[in-house]
Amino acid sequence: MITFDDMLNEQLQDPEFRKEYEAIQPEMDVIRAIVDARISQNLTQKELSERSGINQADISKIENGTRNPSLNLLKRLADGMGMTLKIEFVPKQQA
Amino acid sequence: MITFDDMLNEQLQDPEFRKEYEAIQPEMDVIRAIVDARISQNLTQKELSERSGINQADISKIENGTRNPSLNLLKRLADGMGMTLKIEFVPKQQA
DNA sequence: CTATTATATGGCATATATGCCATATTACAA
DNA sequence: TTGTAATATGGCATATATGCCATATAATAG
Repeated sequence: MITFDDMLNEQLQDPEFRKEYEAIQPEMDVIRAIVDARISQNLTQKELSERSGINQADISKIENGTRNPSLNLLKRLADGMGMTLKIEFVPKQQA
Repeated sequence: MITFDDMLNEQLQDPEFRKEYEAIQPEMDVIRAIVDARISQNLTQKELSERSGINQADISKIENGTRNPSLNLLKRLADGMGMTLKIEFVPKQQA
């Protein structure tokens, strides 16, 4: 059966779609950002593990929110995905 | 004497300017993002310390790159500034 | 100059992230 | 079903982030 998430993940591999998807999600959770990035690169946790040097088990935990990664860890993850990490502080609400 | 940084910091308090400044800085360092956000809110480290519950000394260390903060810490900082934390993974280079 | 505010630095105890292993669970294909 | 890949979970040692204090240095104002 094809789930909503399946479709979403597939679509996320399209850079255009991904960009727009994230644009309308300013509060999108960090976790989702990580998963999205990995999926968009068509990587499994194991593959990302090999490329980043971070254990698959730990990637899983991060993606499930059971870990609280440091900036360095996130950068290493980004690196493993051929990406760079960007963080922003966005004002909470428009006046 | 008025330095470049003085001017930059002053200008960063203008939301419009800040937005554009950051737009042309996709690789802008996390550290700079934190400082910019604080300055844009016209806060001192001490004030941010009071609002976020994070020690001024530690804010200084973070802003100087001598600490490697976790996601939670960054979120608490964002909160103290009335902002939300947003992270992105951006592809390293265009093909 | 002196005072005051802002930021930086060092140290240290304790909480927690990290890294790694084994294994369980889930998803998927033959 | 059975096999295989993908992801999740639990545990544990060790490295490191966090929190806090005191104080140093830098910047600013009077």
